[in-house]
Amino acid sequence: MSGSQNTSMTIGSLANAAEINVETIRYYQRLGLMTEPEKPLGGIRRYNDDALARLRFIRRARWLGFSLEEIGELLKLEDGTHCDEAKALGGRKLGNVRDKIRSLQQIEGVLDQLVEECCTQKDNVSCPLIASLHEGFETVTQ
Amino acid sequence: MSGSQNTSMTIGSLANAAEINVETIRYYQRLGLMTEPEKPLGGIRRYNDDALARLRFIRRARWLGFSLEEIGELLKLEDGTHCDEAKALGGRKLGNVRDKIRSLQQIEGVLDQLVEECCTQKDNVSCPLIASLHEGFETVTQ
DNA sequence: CTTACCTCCGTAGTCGACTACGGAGTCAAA
DNA sequence: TTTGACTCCGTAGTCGACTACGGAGGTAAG
Repeated sequence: MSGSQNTSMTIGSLANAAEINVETIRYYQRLGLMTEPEKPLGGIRRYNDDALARLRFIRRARWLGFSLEEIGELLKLEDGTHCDEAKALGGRKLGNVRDKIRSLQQIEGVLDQLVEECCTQKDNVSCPLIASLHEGFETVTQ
Repeated sequence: MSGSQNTSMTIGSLANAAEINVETIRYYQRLGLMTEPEKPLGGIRRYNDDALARLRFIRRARWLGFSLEEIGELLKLEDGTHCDEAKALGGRKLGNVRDKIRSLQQIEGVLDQLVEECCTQKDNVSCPLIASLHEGFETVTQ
């Protein structure tokens, strides 16, 4: 779609572009979340936009509460691997994501209401945030 | 709505009900996320359903990627505190939550498509998950 | 009133996710 | 060709969020 410019960065400029620490990139490489490009015989490794996109994805997924291990699983879905396996995993992750969306939407509704009503009604003692969560939620973890 | 039963638990049964460790509850108390109920003179503290609801909320918020500090801020909104302040904070948090929802919905769309198309089309080499995230996203942190 | 199982509380350990450090090598501009 | 900034890589430190430990005391069943 939009042309892929800026191919071939050093790890430093990559880190800069992704707004993370160089060491963090190396760390992700050690964990296998990023592949280390070939080093040209006593030279310096070069990174392209795919690496940048991958880093941004990792950052966002982290921000959304996924562990690096989970992110690794999500990223495995990329590598046109074994279809059935990927499909199953994808399905599970999808459920996971939808649970998170539902939870966030609940919180959204409550926060929205809270911001709306805040100064309007004075004698609202109890907490809508918590009250609205009284209806139990499945033990969603993982 | 539904009657509040099971008031007055020990910390052990509270932990049990919330499916977390006793030590974690104490930890939250130390951080000020939970208040420690009065100890009846050489006796044992008792907890009610509010404490349970609060714990469940904390757990869910953690799962959604909020730090304990952020959760503390969210919980402050409860304590009928200074309206304007709460309103501002609530507004900010609301934006935060909506960003998360949008991000998750993007991931949801991609995962859904991936699970759908997985085995259908063979020669799909590149990664939709990552590809779909090529369109930059604001630096959303905090 | 003993026994088993809690609570209480302070301190210390663990684990995931970074982040820093240091010395040797590389590259580009002046 | 020197200088300054950066890469490489292994190891070690930090930080947030728990989790464990241990000894003194409470509590309830038999």
